[in-house]
Amino acid sequence: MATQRVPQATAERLPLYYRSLQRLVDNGKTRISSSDFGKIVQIDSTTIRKDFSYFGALGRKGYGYNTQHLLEFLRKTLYQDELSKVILIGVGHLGTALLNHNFERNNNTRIVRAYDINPEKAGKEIGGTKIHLMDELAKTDNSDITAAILTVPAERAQEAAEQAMASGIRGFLNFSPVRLTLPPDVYVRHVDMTVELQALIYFLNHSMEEKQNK
Amino acid sequence: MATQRVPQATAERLPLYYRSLQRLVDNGKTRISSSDFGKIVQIDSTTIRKDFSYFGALGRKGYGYNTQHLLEFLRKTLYQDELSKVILIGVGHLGTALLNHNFERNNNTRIVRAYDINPEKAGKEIGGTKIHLMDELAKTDNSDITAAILTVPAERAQEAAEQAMASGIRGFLNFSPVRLTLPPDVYVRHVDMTVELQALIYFLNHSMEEKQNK
DNA sequence: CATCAATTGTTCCTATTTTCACAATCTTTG
DNA sequence: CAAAGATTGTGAAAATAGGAACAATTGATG
Repeated sequence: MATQRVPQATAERLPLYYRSLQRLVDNGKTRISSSDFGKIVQIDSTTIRKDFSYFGALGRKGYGYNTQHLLEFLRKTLYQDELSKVILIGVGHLGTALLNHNFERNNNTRIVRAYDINPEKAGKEIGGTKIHLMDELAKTDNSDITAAILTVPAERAQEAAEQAMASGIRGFLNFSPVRLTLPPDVYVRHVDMTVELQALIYFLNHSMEEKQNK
Repeated sequence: MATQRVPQATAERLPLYYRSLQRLVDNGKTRISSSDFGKIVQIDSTTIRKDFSYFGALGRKGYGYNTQHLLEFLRKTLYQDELSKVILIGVGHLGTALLNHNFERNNNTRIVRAYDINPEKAGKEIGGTKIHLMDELAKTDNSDITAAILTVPAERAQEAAEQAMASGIRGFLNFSPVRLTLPPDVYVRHVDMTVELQALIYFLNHSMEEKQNK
């Protein structure tokens, strides 16, 4: 396998490709060209072909890509053929929503436990997931857990992450706006709606200004 | 004002800078160097200085940046000195969480109305925000609304966006995984937890493999 | 089964983003 | 108030990402 190093930008697009392909296969589509697929995911067809090419020749010239085949390839590449267990820390409004949602059907990820600092919430269940008291976290063996979803207030994010690390967790999806200080072998990704909305507002206003200057 | 064009990557970092500075000012810090700030936001200090430099000289050599001054500058640049009104479409689990949260205190963005297709939800209030029936959306004049938050199922996202557009909305924060087909003067940003989690899982597994090969 | 149309995989080029390196200049201190 | 130390702003280099162009090759067609 002459699998070159896959660029970060490519890797970050794979989940979108996977999702969109799932939908195509569900709708009975058996083949797709990079340019048709590009229209769906709104990415240039050259970029798509190059992305796939890092993994070898997945398509056929003059034909395009077999959706089923491509989907299976992506499923393996994204480790979606095995169940990924995650825990959730912080059962506030957002945490509750994620528990109720718990990563829809054809996605092989499950929140298996939740933790909260509030004793009133501990012991209860939301969406079939049991809530434990925060103190139990560090005592649990979580070495089979892929990642922790952090939906705690900003002030408590660092502390919560450290407790999760102590239990063996090496990946975080951080919904709080603070940047966590963690060892280099720990991987963190951020989701921040406030930041996204502010960026949106910035671009909206600035594209308007540009137009006025023309 | 020799304000060059601000690179997209820079613009996308501004909200993070703004948030982090808010926290510094709240804690009484009056000055900060680019390298100390870089540690907080986990961005190289050179990148920070260059980001700020697109807006002119905001710092003082040998001193660093005045946090209060910088915060005020960013507030204006991000249009946070005026209230941005947004609407929310789709009052499911996630939509409900966002309504209850409604963009914390020192953030000048408010969800002013919500819409849902379900007649049972219409008329009710969540977090002080009234829910309207979806049909009313296209009939409302929303030209004073900056953006719409889309928290509807994937199948309904395109349709919902079009109705919002008909009422005058030009910006979207799309929580559904589908890419919207909209005119070029409409701006869309995506937030997708499933995608983020899959990317996280990918990077976790692949950094492990890399280490094994050494 | 020869021709035409379609479409990939890939090379080369361009644009964007990040990082390095350092002169300029401000602050602090004795 | 002079010297030492700190830190910015920026030009140039390096790294990363995106896109145009096209040969190679496959599928479809009569």
